Amino acid sequence: MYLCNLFIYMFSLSEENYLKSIYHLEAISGKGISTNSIAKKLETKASSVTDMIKKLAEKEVLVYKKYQGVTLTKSGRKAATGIVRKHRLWEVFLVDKLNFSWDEVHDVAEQLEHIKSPKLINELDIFLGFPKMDPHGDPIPDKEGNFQEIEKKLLSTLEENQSGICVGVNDSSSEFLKYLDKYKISLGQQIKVVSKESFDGSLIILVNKKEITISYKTSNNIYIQS
Amino acid sequence: MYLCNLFIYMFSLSEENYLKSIYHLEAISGKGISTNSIAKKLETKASSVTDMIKKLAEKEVLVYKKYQGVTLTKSGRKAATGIVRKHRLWEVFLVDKLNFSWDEVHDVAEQLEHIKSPKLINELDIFLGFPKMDPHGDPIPDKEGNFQEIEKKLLSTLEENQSGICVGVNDSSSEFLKYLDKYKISLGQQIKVVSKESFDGSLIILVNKKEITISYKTSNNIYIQS
DNA sequence: ATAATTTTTTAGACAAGACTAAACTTATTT
DNA sequence: AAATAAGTTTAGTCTTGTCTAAAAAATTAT
Repeated sequence: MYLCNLFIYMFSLSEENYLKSIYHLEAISGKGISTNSIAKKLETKASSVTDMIKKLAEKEVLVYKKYQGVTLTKSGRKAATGIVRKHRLWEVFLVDKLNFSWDEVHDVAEQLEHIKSPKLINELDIFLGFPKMDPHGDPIPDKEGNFQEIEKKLLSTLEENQSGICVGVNDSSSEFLKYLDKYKISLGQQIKVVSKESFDGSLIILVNKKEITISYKTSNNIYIQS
Repeated sequence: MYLCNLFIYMFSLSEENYLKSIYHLEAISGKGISTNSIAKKLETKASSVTDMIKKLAEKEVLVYKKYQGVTLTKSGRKAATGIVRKHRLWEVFLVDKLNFSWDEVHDVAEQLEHIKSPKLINELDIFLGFPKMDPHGDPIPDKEGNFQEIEKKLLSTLEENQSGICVGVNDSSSEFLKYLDKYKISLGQQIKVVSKESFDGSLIILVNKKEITISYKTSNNIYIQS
């Protein structure tokens, strides 16, 4: 029990950010995360990354072999999901309780995710009613780090006349989310593909009984459940 | 407006802790806060304090003259009350919404007070119903840093047969608060002085129809409103 | 008023985390 | 297979905030 608490307080703010980034990178590109990709994600330099991953390898939260990239260990992944859990629970809090909109939560949650207090996050979870999704449709890990990913596909993969419900976004930037707001695209919104332009991949979609045209890039950042 | 936001993000975690400590020290001992007293409060060394106050003097949040101690400027006091406001609002949140007891909130609030987001703290204030007091009876500054101190005196200053209501504590340590819990002494609790022992200043008090004996030190850490 | 003590400051060092520039590996071309 | 390019690591530097030890100033005691 005491050991467990020591463990929780084991990482610096910087270390936590590395763990989280590596975790997200593994989620999209599998094992063996490159130094450069981490540097890009964290907006830092490759040399800084090398320094830090050596340190994290010492702590046995990841496996590192020179020039081979890194892979999280079990304990590294546990730590990372803990941070993701905190980030997403705080996002729910901000939207549900403090009137933040989905494009305003990211930067604040980025700070709140580093608050160290097991009781705080468990009580927050209770207070919010054990939410399973954050305001962008991303799943919230439970205490053990487990979560179920819902079935979803990119809007860009739908064919003409197919329709579904918006269940998530692939880009949580404030800029993109504000753009979606403008066209009343939000989680739970029904979307039907009216037509697809083959030469540039743009779509005409039906949202709220209105037809709007969106680019391929946009359609590639919206998740749909059929 | 833009300048104002820059201002809000101007201080490092360490700088904020210095500002807060100096603010609290000024509240009890007036102007000209000594290097040593700051060092004691922050559990650091006097030489570290000298370094930091030079830096803060550069930023014009305090006035510093070698060997003369420091005094907060108007902008320094504004920054400090901003941090105190955040600390106390978070304490209310933890107790009112997340089932923390008054002895558990301090360490977590100490972290939360450094989260930088004007919207967050204003919305939190609204969400909590604009509380005027934190769970220890300390006043919560408004956006401008203003607050009204309530009339109160130390339990140790009451005479035999005088009584009043507990409205605050002078020591917010978990240890002391748990001790008070044991004897059911909480904010709003009626307390009557039954007798005073002149040789050591200990008191017999009536709480909840029960007589209990407390030391002078204890009575000197409880605030009473008559 | 001088000596002793306490407080404060300076000087120099250190750890964390980041950076630049250069060296070294691996991957890709030709 | 050698040449080039791309990615990674090393070496050395910088900043922030801390520390110890020694010097200097202020305070207290004799």
